[in-house]
Amino acid sequence: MTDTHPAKRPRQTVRGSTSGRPLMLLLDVLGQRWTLRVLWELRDGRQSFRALRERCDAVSPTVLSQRLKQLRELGLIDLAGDGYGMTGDGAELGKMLAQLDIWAERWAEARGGEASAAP
Amino acid sequence: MTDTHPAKRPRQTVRGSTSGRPLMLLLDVLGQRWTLRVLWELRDGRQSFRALRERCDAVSPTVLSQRLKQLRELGLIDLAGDGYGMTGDGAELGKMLAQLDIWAERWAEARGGEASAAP
DNA sequence: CCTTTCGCTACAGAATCGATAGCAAGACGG
DNA sequence: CCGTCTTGCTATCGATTCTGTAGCGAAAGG
Repeated sequence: MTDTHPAKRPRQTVRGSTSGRPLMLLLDVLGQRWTLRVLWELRDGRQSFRALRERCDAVSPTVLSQRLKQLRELGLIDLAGDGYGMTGDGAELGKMLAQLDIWAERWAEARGGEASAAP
Repeated sequence: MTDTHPAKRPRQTVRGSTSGRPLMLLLDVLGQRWTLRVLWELRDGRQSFRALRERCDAVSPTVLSQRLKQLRELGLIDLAGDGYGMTGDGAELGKMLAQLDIWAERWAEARGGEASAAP
């Protein structure tokens, strides 16, 4: 599976950073396709693997599986009989995403159609 | 250059989402390697391309260039005589990252060494 | 037994990223 | 004008990652 993320704990060196700063690990994991989206889609409550997959615009199960594994290892989500769901920590991250969502809406509102250049 | 992100305005369809929701565009862009990191490294003030590159653990200029271009198109950063820097919007995003940093530190503190499994 | 649903893996082709080299433009100094 | 130094940035190509499809083994229900 060529796991590029054998790491589990927050304080550890990751690709592109040996500072050991927890944020770097987070930036590294979140800076992968679908990670942020998965967290976002999990806000509404627990989801089965397949349901989650649908919500995420039919991500390939390969990647979804990888992301869920990483997020579980980081203790942000967990898997139970009723599918995947957020842990306490994960929920806190989710709140930040909610905040980001609000900001994004206002941001889009503000700059409306005045985008840069229209090819 | 095979630009996968010809889009500029917040309200637009992106890979993996046609909802038109600004957040989706954001998640899509931020969910690329180095994007979050670049924003983070720009908090300390304006940086030249090369300085920024060094800070980001010597990213390849190819990717850095792409990211900077996208972020500029989104109006989050700008380029002037003294290098790259954040715009008003970018700074707001930066604040969220600062918040994330704080959270990450406490998170790491809390779960300390009790990570899951050590190969 | 048969069917459905579950989480998840295999595999191959497509897209993205990474490392290195180098270019064109502007600013210096001589 | 010449050489050099720094700037932002592109070319190229091999390595990594993502996508799309098919399908497995286990569990649940009829």
